[in-house]
Amino acid sequence: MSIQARRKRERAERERLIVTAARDLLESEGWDAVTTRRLADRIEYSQPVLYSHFKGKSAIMAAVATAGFADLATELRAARIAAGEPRQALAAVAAAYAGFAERHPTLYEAMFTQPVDLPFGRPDTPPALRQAYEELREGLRPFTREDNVETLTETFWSALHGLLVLRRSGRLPHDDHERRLALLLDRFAT
Amino acid sequence: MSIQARRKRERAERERLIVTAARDLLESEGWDAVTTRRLADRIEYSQPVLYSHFKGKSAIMAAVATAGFADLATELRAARIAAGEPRQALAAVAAAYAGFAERHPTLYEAMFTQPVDLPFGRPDTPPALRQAYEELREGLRPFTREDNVETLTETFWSALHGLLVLRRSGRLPHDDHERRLALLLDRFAT
DNA sequence: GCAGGTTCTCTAGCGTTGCTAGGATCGCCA
DNA sequence: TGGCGATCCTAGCAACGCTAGAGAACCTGC
Repeated sequence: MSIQARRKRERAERERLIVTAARDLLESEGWDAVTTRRLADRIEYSQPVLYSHFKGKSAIMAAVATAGFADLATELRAARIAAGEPRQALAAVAAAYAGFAERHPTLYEAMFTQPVDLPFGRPDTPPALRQAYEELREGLRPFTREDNVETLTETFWSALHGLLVLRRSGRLPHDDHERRLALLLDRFAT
Repeated sequence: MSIQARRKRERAERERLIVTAARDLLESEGWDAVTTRRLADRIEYSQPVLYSHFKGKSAIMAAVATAGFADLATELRAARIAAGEPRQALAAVAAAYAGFAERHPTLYEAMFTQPVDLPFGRPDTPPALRQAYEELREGLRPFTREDNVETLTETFWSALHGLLVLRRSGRLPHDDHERRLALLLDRFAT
């Protein structure tokens, strides 16, 4: 029994190793660097080992994204807790969200842009993902008017996301970012 | 002189053929179908011909995107002109924008999501792209408050874009779309 | 302690991708 | 009509995701 337990433990350990290696590679050298060969090299195993853990490369990236959600959720929570008054709290959460996207651009892409096989807004949504969403929602709750909190959250989130991706891809001028964020808050936090 | 003119004309014709073939392929069969081999097959030339017209595949996709901008611009203009009162006009433009994205999802992706080598908001921005942006801006102008029209337009556009891409990638519930659009208009068209 | 069998991992290779070098072929011009 | 450019295609490169099948390592039972 103990032997199987150890093997299982080692396998789980190696799986974590794969995910962190993929994330490292993604964040330090970009999407093109994340190949199954380079990944296998990093973990010092051969390629097929990857496929004994994950169905394919996209499954690995999904795991990377999930890990990112956990980080994002804690950062958002910290920001919301630290701030006081509702409007300031929402501003803090939005700034934390934007800051995360800026500090981890490729990871953010894996989480929110890349087609990834993760259940969003479903019963089986990963806790980390759900929690990140809830931080946003709690930040917005004070500003609900006649409309649904969920709809409000989804719309605000979309706006924030749009600002970030369009800027990152060079479709929005790189400066004026703060002004756009301020305007967004102005329209939603009243 | 006439011979060279004919050759130049034929080359231009073939270039258009490449772009429309790429767009057809993209819209009818998706991203995976757009390979240089299949493209060469469609235009009934060999692969290297593509590279005598474009620097690479991404340059072809940039041309496809540019063609898309022209279509989008005319649709937006038609929508704005047809509507009367400002709020209704903005709603019409937004709906036209969303409709375009829904009817041409992969083309929209090429235009606004895919990393593409096009100058946005620069002096050398393609006219079609500039025009599409201006339609949005004119729709928003009546709702400028203390802030810049450009900032307002950029922010509203981002929100719209965010709603569309997050929905398409399954990150937002597919229904409730209209409600989110309505909420967005509510926050901006006052 | 040692054979048997299971579990694991690596080598090698498949089919496909974007892209390019080099030779062959075509068509224009004198 | 012969020579010369321009044009185009065949063939191939390196890299990709992924997999079959051989081999090594390990635990188990005698």
